[in-house]
Amino acid sequence: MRETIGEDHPTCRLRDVLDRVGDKWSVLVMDLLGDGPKRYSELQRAIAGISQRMLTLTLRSLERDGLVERTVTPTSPPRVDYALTPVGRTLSSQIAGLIAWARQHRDYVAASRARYDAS
Amino acid sequence: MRETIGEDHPTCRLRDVLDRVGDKWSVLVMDLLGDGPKRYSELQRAIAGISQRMLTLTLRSLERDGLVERTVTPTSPPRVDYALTPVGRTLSSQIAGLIAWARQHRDYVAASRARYDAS
DNA sequence: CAGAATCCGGCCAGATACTG
DNA sequence: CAGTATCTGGCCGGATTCTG
Repeated sequence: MRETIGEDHPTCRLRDVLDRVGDKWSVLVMDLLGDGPKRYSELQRAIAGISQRMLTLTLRSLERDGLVERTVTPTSPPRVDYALTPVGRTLSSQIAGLIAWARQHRDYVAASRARYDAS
Repeated sequence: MRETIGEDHPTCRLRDVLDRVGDKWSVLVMDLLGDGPKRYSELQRAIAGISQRMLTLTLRSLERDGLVERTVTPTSPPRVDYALTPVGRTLSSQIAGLIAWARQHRDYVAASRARYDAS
């Protein structure tokens, strides 16, 4: 018997977790961090179009979920590194699979859309 | 050399595909259809809290992307079935991995959040 | 450099009503 | 049953400004 997707759970609803996973910026950040720790500014440069606000919010929520660890080096100017936690790494590899899928099928999807829109 | 995540592509930007993948309702629908074809009303019942509008929009865009096939049986009342396409099945299995991850780590995430919010 | 705070406009999701 | 059409309010995300 499959679990109902919208079902509640004592401590944490399944969908709450999926929402995080499904968040646009989170997916991109997790993928990048899969390559190794990155500084705040590195992430900002690597992710085209993300605003400071959204990068900060995204990193905070990932940290809150125990997927990303934040390390501050109090030099001047300050340096902040972000790295995946062990659990974060397991999610990142799932996401890597998704991104690989997107890369493999982007042309198929584009063609499908073109055909659909034409009719 | 890794591809820049925000980079453009001649026919279809990678992020466009990821946005679809990352869409809350799409993920749930793709997962359900992984079990086999379903009628419109079955999907609506299985996904707690989705509105008619969002279910229809989600199914339309999945169909447009070539991930879901829509079959109308013009009886009275009409019957409409939705099934994954071959490519849709490959995505659905990726998503199944994601959902399995969420299930395995929901407690960890919940605990992390609780600890973060307490401090 | 790595944010925090504030303001604001657009869009999207939900609710509602109607239909072949 | 399986939609379509329309309206509306909330909230999300971008832009801007300021700081240790």
